[in-house]
Amino acid sequence: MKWNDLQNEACPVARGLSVIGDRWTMLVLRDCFLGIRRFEQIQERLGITRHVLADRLRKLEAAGVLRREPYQERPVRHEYRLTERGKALYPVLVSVIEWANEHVPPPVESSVTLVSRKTGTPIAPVLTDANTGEEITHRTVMALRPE
Amino acid sequence: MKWNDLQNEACPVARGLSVIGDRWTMLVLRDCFLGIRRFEQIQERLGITRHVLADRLRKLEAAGVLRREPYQERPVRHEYRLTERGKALYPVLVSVIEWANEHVPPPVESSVTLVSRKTGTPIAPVLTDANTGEEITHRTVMALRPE
DNA sequence: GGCATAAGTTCCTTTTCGGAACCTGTCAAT
DNA sequence: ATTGACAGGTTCCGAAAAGGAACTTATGCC
Repeated sequence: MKWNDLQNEACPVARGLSVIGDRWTMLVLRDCFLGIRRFEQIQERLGITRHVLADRLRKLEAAGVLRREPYQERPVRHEYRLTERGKALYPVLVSVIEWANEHVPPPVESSVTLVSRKTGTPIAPVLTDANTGEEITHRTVMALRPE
Repeated sequence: MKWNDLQNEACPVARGLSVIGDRWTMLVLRDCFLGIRRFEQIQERLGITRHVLADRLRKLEAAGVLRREPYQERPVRHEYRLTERGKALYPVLVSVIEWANEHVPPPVESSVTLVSRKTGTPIAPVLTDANTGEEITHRTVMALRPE
């Protein structure tokens, strides 16, 4: 199977990764969540080549994760903003942060933590079931594919 | 910047993705969570080339996400199992599933849902703060990098 | 001896990536 | 009027990674 055939799979993991499973994509989206919106800024912060960045932005726009909109005329310049579909990726980003903070040690003591905007106190992200409030782990949950 | 320099970044997103941000890696791990442990089975299910699969399994073992252990002697054969560090990736996988189920429509009506192992009822995964129980969104949380 | 199995490895072609230079509109200064 | 700067790309080329198929190794079974 080729990577591009992935979007036609029944498995939601495969379909999700066909959009965000790419090498640079989630890093681009991280910058978008931080309020970075412009090509030049993203390119410089990430060190990604302009060629690849242009390609990723195109694909993310096509997937409805980002939208491209003008912020000035003469000359017309565009910036990239998260759509609702893009903002819905926040839990994925937070899960990666939480896992990396716990399991991929930083090179120096320089970790980044999540804090509440209101209180400024650290956040401890846990995935729970909205119905019961119980924590979701691989032991409590299973996948079901309707036939 | 090259992809391989990513693991030395201060940002936990970059460090996390240096392990799991690869094209096939999360799909391999999906199979591991489903109990698939052997090279041949993973290769056939994913349609990944043997070459790339061998490489990914090596890297995942080196990262401490999978461990390789013999399940028979003569000839000695190994299988791959999730370590604790690997199992800790379950929230990432679930977040991707949830996002794809909501935002990346399946080609036919063939979605996969998550259900409780105990009760069999559907799960609604939400990322919450273990301290307060409140839902985590990009509006309620911000990243803090200690200087 | 011949075949099957599991887990790779090797070889070769195709695709993607990294790096640098170039292009396009517009304004502002020389 | 020419030159330079800025922003958002595009083009070109060599390098790295992925796709595809065949081959290897160790062992047991017929």
